[in-house]
Amino acid sequence: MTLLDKSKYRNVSYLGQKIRETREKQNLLLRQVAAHIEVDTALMSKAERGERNLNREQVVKLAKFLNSSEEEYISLWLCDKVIEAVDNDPLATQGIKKALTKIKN
Amino acid sequence: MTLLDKSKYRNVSYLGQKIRETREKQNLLLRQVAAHIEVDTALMSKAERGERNLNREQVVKLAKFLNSSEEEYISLWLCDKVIEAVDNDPLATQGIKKALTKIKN
DNA sequence: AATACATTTGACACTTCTTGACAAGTCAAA
DNA sequence: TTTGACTTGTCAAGAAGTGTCAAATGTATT
Repeated sequence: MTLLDKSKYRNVSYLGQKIRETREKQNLLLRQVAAHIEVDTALMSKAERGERNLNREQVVKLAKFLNSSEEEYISLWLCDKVIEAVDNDPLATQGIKKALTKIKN
Repeated sequence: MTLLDKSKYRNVSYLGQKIRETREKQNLLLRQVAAHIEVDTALMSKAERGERNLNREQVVKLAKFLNSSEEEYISLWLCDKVIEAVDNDPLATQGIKKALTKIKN
């Protein structure tokens, strides 16, 4: 892995941020949340910092466990995927807009 | 590959459609276009039908070769990536909208 | 029908990415 | 300094992506 690729790990995940925020408000430990969705604590840590992705099922479980809106969590999860897909392309905004238009039809 | 996965190959790529359309209008052969971006004809065929993805560089070359708008081609290319990222999630639209909002800031 | 050429398809080797798991590391509080 | 929470790096296995080829299919034209 090159030095540049390192930046990948500084990427922030909107879902991850939300999860961490919510978890801390409820005074839950990473370990507890991780156990609930049956993943390693390390993976949970990475997920909150956007270094690893969760799957849909895990996100749903998490939303329930944290008494949060499943819809919001899934939206954020998709949002992260979209942002990752367009990366930092100069035309990112246009691409996303186009996708929105196409998907509506 | 399961039967269900087959559906993947029925996916249409917006960029692919545009390329095919443009190529045919100019009476160019797959082979010619493929040669220009230095890929196998088979890959070009797949790209036009959305079975394989091109990379950014290839898309740019293609736009130039087909006297088309590079901006439009890249937008379509990103659009395809976005759509692929959200797959067919019921909350796809919301996820994309959220991404658009976040990216603007 | 037979030919010629364009396109599609499936298979393949190869590379790169992803995943889950583990161990060792940092850090702060007691 | 010990404890507990979190982070980091690494690994192996599997999945997914890439480019290429040969064979199959389609499509005019003669």
